[in-house]
Amino acid sequence: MTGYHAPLPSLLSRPAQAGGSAVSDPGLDRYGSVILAKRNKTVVAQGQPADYVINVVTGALRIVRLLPDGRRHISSFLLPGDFFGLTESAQYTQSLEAVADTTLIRYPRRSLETLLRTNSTANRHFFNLLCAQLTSTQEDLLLLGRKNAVERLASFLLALAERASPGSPQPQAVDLLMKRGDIADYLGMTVETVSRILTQLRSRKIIDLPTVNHVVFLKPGALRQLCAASA
Amino acid sequence: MTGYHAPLPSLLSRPAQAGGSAVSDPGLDRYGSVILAKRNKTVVAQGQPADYVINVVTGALRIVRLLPDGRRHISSFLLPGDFFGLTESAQYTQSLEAVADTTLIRYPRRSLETLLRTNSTANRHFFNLLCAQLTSTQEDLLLLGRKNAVERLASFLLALAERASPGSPQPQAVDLLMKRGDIADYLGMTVETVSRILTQLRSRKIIDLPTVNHVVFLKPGALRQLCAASA
DNA sequence: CGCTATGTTGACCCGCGTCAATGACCGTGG
DNA sequence: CCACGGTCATTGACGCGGGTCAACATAGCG
Repeated sequence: MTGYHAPLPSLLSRPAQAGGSAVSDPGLDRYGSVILAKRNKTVVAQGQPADYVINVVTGALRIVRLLPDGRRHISSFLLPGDFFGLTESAQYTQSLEAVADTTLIRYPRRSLETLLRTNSTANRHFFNLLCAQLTSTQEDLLLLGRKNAVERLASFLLALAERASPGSPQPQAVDLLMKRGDIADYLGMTVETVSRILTQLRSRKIIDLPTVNHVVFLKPGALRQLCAASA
Repeated sequence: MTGYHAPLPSLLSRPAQAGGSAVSDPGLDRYGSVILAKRNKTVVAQGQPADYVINVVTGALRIVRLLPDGRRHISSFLLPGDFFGLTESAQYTQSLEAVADTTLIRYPRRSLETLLRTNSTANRHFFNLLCAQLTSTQEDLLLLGRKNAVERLASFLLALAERASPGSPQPQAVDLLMKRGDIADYLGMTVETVSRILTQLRSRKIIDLPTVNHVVFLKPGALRQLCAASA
């Protein structure tokens, strides 16, 4: 992982997780350091002082929590435009690891706090971002609390497609940037089950798997049925 | 459910979920309506326009989501000081129901937005509130994704105790305001399992259940072991 | 008192985890 | 160019934790 000081075109120049409008903010950008993290590198570790906020520029990352006995859980995947480290706590409660080679910008938390105080547009933007993150985390709670393995996988695939091209009516396909173990730890299951369900969906002609990490939606409607969306 | 217009002593006069400092704000209070909701009353229903933000004054509530086939999930319980309805979406994505008789204050979302724009202390307070809520929801993700039934119940009981008296070193006891079915739907299990695990903990002399909804911690240390806290 | 909602307990079963074997892929070195 | 080793995905056999179904107990409440 390398870090060097550099101003960047603009904070939030990419679509944020909330899908909000872009906010150009040279005032924060000047404090950001660009960080390159290779696949599987830990960008921040659980327990470190939460002194920075991180914005994903390219690549993909996973937010990881570990139980003392080694059980692992992934609370979310981060894609370009997403943020990590918006917390009120003094330490990070979870680790951030690169799923693929990644470009990040790291801002001192102080700079962000200043920005939030002085720039009302940015303030509002981050507020919405947090609200959206909360809503999507609650969606995941429902998924883990009440859905079975097929429903989880269906929901996951559709959510990935939605993030790749927001608002698209009929998703065509998605690339799985992460490996099976990551999917399993995100959905609260095992690699074996993830694999089994994927082949089941393939044999039911609902999806196709031309390569291991490319999923083609053959029957997006059937997938949507399967994910047991909220009433 | 009754609603009448009334100014109140102060917004946030009670400890908020984040445990942040109280914020006196007569500017918002004048817009709040007091609402009394009896046990099992639905205060807001999933799908309604999200025009209000709600602050709990007394009682307890559950935030509920339903799947089309009737499966139910509770994403959290609200206690005095907690807020509901901080969302960027136009509709509520979940219902709010009273677990016990409850007093609430309902603020128009516009008032809150004005407050956030004009009062930087309140802005910061709500920002921290959202961050804390996100962190605690992520904790629940780990619980639902990776913990077994005993660990879930242990975590739940300790979390309840912590909310009842924050920072207390050795929790003594908690009152369960909600019924078994609510606990089950919160922890992603069934009433039967909740019941079985409670009697198991009782027979192991880790807790006692002098009445159905009063839990006494006989061995808080053992409970803490059981909850498999993060490494 | 009896009626209904809620909680407990037991017997059985099934979805998914566990364990193990095999196969596909890929980078490395001879 | 191919042999080799490591990582990752798939598939099968089996077992268990917790869900399901049913009976019973208990507690509010008219």
